[in-house]
Amino acid sequence: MAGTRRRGEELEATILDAAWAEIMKNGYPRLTMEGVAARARTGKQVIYRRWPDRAQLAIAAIRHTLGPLVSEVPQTGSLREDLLTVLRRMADRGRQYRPDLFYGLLAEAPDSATGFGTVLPGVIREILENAVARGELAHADLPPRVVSLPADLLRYEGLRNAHRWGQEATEAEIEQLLTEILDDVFLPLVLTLAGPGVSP
Amino acid sequence: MAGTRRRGEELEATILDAAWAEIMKNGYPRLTMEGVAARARTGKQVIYRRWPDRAQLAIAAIRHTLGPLVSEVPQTGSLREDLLTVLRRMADRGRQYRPDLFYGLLAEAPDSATGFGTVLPGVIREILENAVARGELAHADLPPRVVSLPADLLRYEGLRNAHRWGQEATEAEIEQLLTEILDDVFLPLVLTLAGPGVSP
DNA sequence: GTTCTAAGAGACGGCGCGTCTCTAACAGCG
DNA sequence: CGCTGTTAGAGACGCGCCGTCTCTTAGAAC
Repeated sequence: MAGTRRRGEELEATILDAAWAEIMKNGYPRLTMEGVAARARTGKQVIYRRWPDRAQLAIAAIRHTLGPLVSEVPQTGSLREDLLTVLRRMADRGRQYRPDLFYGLLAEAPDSATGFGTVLPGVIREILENAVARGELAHADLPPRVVSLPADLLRYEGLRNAHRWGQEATEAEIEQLLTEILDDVFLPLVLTLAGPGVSP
Repeated sequence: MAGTRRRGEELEATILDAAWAEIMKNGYPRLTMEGVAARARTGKQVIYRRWPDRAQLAIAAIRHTLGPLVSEVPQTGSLREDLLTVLRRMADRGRQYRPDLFYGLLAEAPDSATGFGTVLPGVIREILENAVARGELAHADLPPRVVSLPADLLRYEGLRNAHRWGQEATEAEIEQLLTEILDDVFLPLVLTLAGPGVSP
């Protein structure tokens, strides 16, 4: 009983699970090292040995419980459908967080948190190139700001309304948001700049 | 000497000035009620009597030191110039904050902080209507998401890169950002949806 | 078996929280 | 002008968590 000490991966996983549980239970603002240590039945020192502060701990916990955002680029055969798929995936993930988590991380570890939004634009670029290959677009030579537009808008909306997300009844609300981003903004813009028959 | 007690407006102003000074000196994360009380040479109770927590205090301090964002809608005679003026104003203001201020407020008082971005879309709508009156646009019947697009993008960029703003050498960087928002995204989109000769 | 790393547990001083208490300055009222 | 009620100014208080440090001992390495 007393003679069972966890080590390495096992211990690490226990701590990260405990940290995630604490975040989900109390929210990030009330995430305390002492609380995590108690829940994982270990000492604070063991945690401090691995992560310098609660922000890094939280980031590690996120990466540990939720895997990578996109495993592969969707190929539905339609530009709009491809984009919708990937945005939906991002929105779904956004709803797994407690609202205050993002805010706290941005406040306490801006540099580490900045790396979060770097995946999606690359994926979107690929989706656009696939659309070119199918003939849906004339070219994919778009300004970076345009390419990252849908991800930026979605993330911005998530930041602004995070405290309302995650509640019930927002399923349809989010679907509407995605539709607006694509149909009101992104697709009209992309079709203007690179629709079939538009030279680069 | 000892016989001089401040009251009402005077006292309030002193406290808010002190709070702002503390924010600018230590940053929002290290804004403490005790620090503000000490700097304003008053008691904590005096502060708690007026503001329930440091988030509300900070918001009051912001409103006290920086006035309203836009006093009047610009009328330069050109849509692009009007928009640029108002975005520039917003960006300038953004640089007055310490980076972490926004994050902290979003984390601790999301509801109060949400009210922040409600002014600009109204202004932009007016600018668009002026452009219609001059014949630059066919109509101003655009989806709300489109109207708030430039403000959203600018604010998002501010959130993401707040920790880099406020440093030196970003003057040109910001000008470039504004140009991209307008020339790569907003103006092409608006001209597509409501350029001269486009029916509603 | 011996050695050495690190887990588990807790003590420690420090800081800021939010509440409470006390006093005396001063505004309002007669 | 004096009385009264409010509240500024100042500090003490218990609490929770910080980050560091100490100590014992499990168990990996050799």
